Amino acid sequence: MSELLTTNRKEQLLEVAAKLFKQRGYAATSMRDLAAELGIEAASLYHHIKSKEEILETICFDLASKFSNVIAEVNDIYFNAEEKLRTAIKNHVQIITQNTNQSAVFLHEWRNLSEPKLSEFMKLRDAYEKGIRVILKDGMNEDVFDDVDDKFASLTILSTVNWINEWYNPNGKMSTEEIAQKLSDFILGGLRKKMVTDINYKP
Amino acid sequence: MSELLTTNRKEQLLEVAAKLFKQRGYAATSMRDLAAELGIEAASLYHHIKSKEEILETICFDLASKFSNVIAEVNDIYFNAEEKLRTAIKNHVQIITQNTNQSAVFLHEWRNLSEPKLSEFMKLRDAYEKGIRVILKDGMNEDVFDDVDDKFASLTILSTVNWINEWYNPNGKMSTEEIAQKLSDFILGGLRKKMVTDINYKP
DNA sequence: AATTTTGCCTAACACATGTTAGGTTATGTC
DNA sequence: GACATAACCTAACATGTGTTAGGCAAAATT
Repeated sequence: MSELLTTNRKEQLLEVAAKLFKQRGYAATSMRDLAAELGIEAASLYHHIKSKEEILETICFDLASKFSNVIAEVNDIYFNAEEKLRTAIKNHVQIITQNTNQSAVFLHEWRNLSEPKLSEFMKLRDAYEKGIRVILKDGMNEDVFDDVDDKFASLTILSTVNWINEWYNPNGKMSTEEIAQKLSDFILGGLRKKMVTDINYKP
Repeated sequence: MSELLTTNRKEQLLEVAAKLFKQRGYAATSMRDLAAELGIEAASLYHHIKSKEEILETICFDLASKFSNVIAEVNDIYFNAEEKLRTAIKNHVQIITQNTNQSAVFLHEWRNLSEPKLSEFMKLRDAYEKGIRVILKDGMNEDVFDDVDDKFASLTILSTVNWINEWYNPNGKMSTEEIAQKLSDFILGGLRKKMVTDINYKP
């Protein structure tokens, strides 16, 4: 290839794989599909990777580690629970909007992992959810958040931030910041109209 | 079969198919898998159905019509926007919790539909989302809901109510009503602690 | 009792699947 | 210029795929 910007062929392979896995699903994407999209033969893929599942593993665990960093980072720097949650949401949204294909695979296709890796992956997922849950508990102790079922609330929050992936268009009008802002407001403020007497209202 | 309660073999087939499609995904579930689960040979399935995709179509469109009914029903009976939204959420939750397998297929596996049916399905989905959106607009006009981006809000609401399917356990402690109640409160009230001066607060 | 219908079977098809083996060519390094 | 490595190729494998054809037995209908 005379292309200068071929960072790495393997990275390119993973990128294209993520795109196809998002579009058609992991199981419905064949190695020949993937190879054709790269302009090579199916057998040639095995110069770069060991197996089809290795591709899925790489994509899933790469993103899992990115999400793990969000929690670690947020807990290191910020102190106020609302600030923590807002920042976590912002970073989460950023990861999803900047890695739309990989995110879709991370969110939907991980079921296709097989057993040693599957459990490992689910543990990482649970750990992330627990991280969010701790922030919520802190917020309730600080009397910043309403007293709610924290398990229930954390799952609900994750659902809203993850659903972005379903409709977000990188070429659309909304910026990452704008999305994060609106989502945070929605999660924190709810929908019902209220007078401006929130205890922690900040203009 | 001497079993009395075999409602219909086809219904049973669809039920088992939905279960497997949820567990392993549509593409990863073979007709032989499905047949084995029913205790018959793969070829025998074709006595009941025309093709694998027909199964997927049936499941997806059955549920789509259930969701359509929710909007129609709600718009016929209720007048207050908040009441409408609460009822829509309750009915939506009910459909998901009472049809866990089919819901999972409806939410995740519809991508595997092929072209005439795919577009048809997406239209139904969009119509449903639009139904929710109209309720939100009404609510804003009635000054019951905060002024928000209704497109954004409707997608966010759908994300939260759909995510139930990811963690809901029919044998768990939470009832449909309890889930619907909590979700409605969350969506309408948000997370931030506030004084009890909501314009439309009802104890 | 005769006949249709229902539900399943075996056998087989044409094709798609992930993957391996072994060879060829371009690219970069000493 | 020799050599190593990276990137790709063709050919083929074993197995899995959705589906069809044709037949058999029990149950339901007449």
